[in-house]
Amino acid sequence: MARGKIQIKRIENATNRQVTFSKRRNGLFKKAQELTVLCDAKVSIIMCSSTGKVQEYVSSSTTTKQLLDEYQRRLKIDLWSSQYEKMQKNLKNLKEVNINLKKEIRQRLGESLNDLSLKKLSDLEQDVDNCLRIIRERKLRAISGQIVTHRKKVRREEEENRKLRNGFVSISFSLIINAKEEDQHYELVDNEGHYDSVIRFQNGGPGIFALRLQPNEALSSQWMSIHE
Amino acid sequence: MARGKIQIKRIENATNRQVTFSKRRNGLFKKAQELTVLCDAKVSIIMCSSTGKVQEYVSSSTTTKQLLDEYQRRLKIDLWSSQYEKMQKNLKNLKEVNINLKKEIRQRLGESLNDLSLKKLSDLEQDVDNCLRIIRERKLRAISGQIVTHRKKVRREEEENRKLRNGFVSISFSLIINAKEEDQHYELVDNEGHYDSVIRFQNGGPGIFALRLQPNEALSSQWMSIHE
DNA sequence: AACTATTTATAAGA
DNA sequence: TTCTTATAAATAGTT
Repeated sequence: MARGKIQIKRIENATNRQVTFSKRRNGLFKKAQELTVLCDAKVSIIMCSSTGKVQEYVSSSTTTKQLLDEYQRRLKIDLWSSQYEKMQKNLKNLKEVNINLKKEIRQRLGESLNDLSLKKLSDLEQDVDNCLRIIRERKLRAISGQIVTHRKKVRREEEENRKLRNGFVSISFSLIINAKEEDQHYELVDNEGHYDSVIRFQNGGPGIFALRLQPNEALSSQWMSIHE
Repeated sequence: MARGKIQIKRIENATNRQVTFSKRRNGLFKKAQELTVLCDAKVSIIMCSSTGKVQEYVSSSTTTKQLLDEYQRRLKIDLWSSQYEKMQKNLKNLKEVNINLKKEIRQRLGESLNDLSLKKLSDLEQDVDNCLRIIRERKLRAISGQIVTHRKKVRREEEENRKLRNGFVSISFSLIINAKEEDQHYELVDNEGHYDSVIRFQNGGPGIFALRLQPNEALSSQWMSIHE
């Protein structure tokens, strides 16, 4: 448009094309800006150059999204409805499945049985009866499993008890021996130091002392319970 | 830009503004078209005028949707993701509900019971048992309802039968009387006229004629069955 | 919508 | 790129 008229056709020289693109893009955006102000309009320009660069202009009073939303609203079109469609179908399907599942559950709960034929009612009864049997069997199996587990546990405990008692008796025995050797009425009262949990039975048994070797609560209670 | 410079600010005169909008819109679109061809680019212009009218230009090689999709792809943005979000949340929710419903059904069917505690298993058993009772009761009620209905029907039939038989006998009786009065071996052979359905029993009964008073098929079969 | 004086845009060159 | 500038194009105001 200056220094000679040009033909409106693709500029073959790439540099030239790029320069022209840049100049004319600025011109276009300036014109859009003027139009926006002069005529109180909203304009969005989006450009993709052949090199893949994206350029955009949008009137300062709005955003590209807002303007595109208004555009779709005014033209009563939805450019992306097809992309929603699958989702909407999916949603609809799921809702239907859901309703049916709920209905099935309700019927299994004994509700909403009015619209069932006698045949279906009978089938349902049979089915639920079968399921009840399965669940019952499973429960019994679980219970028997628990009993076995419990028995094993008890046996383990008994075994441990037995061992402990043996150990305890021998320790007690040696203590008694020692005590008798040193003093007939030996008494430990020192509660300090590493072995701070030495306990003396107060009920005046046959001169036996419980010696807690480690400050371990679980063991301790077992030691205590041995005193019979 | 001609006949005097103008300031780039809103044109207050509405007519003037509209005219300017029209002129400059054409100019803008023309420039866009030139840019498209000269620089091998793709351009989309969307305008909303203050009066609410929508105008758009798009390079002939593409569509507004295509260009907007490319625009979003290249800028790695999704202008409408927020609108999907709600739907996606909804979808996710429904799926979850669905899974839970299916699990519940499976458990009621006696499947997937492994991850249930003994307590829950026991509760489930109780529940299914209750439901079975309800369904069973409902079935019995349905059966008894059917029995009652059926009985009523039978009774109605019997009653109707009784009435018909009475009517038949009295009619037959009078026929016999008449026949005996006129002729011991009376025979009706006239099959024309309004009473075209007179039938004579061929089995040589005690001289009884079945008289179908109306040409009614339903009644007819009842009449026929009375002959014992 | 057409005209046209003038402003604006810009192609080519630097 | 940016600046320059001759010239093409756009357009404001008028008809």
